[in-house]
Amino acid sequence: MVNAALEQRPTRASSIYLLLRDDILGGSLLPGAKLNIRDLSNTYSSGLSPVREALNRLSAEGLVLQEDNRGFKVQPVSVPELIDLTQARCWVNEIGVRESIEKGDTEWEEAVILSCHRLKRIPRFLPDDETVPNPKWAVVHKDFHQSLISACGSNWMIDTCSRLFDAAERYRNLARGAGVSRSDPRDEHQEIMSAAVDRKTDLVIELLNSHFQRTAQLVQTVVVVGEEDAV
Amino acid sequence: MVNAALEQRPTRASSIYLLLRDDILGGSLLPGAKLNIRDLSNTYSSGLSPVREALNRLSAEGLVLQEDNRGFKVQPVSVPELIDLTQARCWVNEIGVRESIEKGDTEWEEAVILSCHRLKRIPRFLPDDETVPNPKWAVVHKDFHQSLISACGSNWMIDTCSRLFDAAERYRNLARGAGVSRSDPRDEHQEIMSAAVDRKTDLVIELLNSHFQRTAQLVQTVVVVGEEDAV
DNA sequence: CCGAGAAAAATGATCGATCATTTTTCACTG
DNA sequence: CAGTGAAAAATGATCGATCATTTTTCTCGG
Repeated sequence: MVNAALEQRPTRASSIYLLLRDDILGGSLLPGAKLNIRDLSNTYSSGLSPVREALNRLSAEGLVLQEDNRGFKVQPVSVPELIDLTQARCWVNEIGVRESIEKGDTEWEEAVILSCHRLKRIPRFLPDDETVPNPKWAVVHKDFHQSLISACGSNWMIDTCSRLFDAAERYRNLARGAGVSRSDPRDEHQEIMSAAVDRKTDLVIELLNSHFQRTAQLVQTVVVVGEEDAV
Repeated sequence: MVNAALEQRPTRASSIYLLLRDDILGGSLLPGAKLNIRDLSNTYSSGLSPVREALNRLSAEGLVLQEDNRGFKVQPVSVPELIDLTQARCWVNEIGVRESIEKGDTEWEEAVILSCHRLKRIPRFLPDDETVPNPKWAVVHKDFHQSLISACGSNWMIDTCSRLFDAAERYRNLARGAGVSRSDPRDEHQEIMSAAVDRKTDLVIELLNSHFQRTAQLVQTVVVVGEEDAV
């Protein structure tokens, strides 16, 4: 018998990669924090190799900083980098959105509406503890933003936006960890969605840019914390 | 005494990473080729770990494809992906150039002129063997293209362009390996440079886009070869 | 007490052995 | 002879020991 969708049991390295990634993006591993390999392999009760492999992937991705013979640390953050990143997001998403609106068919429209709906519905925080953010929210949030550019016609473009989104996600989570968060991004998402399906290109871009900029503004007020920790 | 610029001896993993990367980008490792870890560690006379670490970095970068429990292979290529990639390059470079021209000062202009000059001067192939491309050329070529966007004001943007450039570089080298190469990109670079320092924004973008598209066109004619090998 | 330099400790990098999974081989059945 | 499934081989993943480098601690002369 042929096993059509051969189940791929992930390797230890891959599992650890995902866990570490979550911890970095989620902000529980602070910028600049030393990533001691023996400690980590202890935490995940594995050998050294899988941890190293995971760290190598993360360093290629830019989430972890690697210095030969000096190991790994969580990539530091800074206000200039946040500004830099936000600028890049505005620019790249602008093209993605512009092209998507031009090329997007009904299916695209529906995907945007659907992901926006899900985002509106999903609770921002866990039902039992109002201070812990709902991890599913992050997924749905990203889905929405990615849906906007999904019809642009280039996967390289989509990957690029994804990468930028993740980097920004880390800043957002750091800010939240320091007690700063948006008033209600829900309405903004709604507005963006409406403008997108109405094909009001310039409006979408304007809304999206200020959406990005406003987040960056908020985050800036607290990133200093991360920098202090980044010894 | 304080050692100001503490010389960092690269680890084996880092060296192997660079070598593998060159072989993939340079086209000596064909798309889809199996990357056997024992063989590689033999080739580089090292243990298994450094090779694995190098491969993990390359897989995070997208140059190598990793499947859990099935090892690594060189990332396959395809005509659709080349088109996709070229599109992304046109879009992203357009913004980079536009912003650079707007913000670039004299220093930027000089950097563009300088790198273009170097590109004009450096021999395309090795002096002793006219069929072997000069590895320095690739460096200088990339420098030129990166210089065009270097004043855009966002390192994330510059990194993105760099990533896209490298991906395209692999396609170029594969085409060359199959005997296809540009008539004379030298003149095109010259034209682009002139237009850039003259701040003829729209012209630069037009030239750059057709520069990218023309290369992609050529490459397409032979990429099929790579796909056949990618078994 | 300060700082230079040696010794010790900690940590990172590498190795080869071993375990797990996948792929290939091959004998057998129908 | 094709197809099945068990064994064998090949290959990938992981482990812990060991080696190399960096960081910390300690000692001592000034």
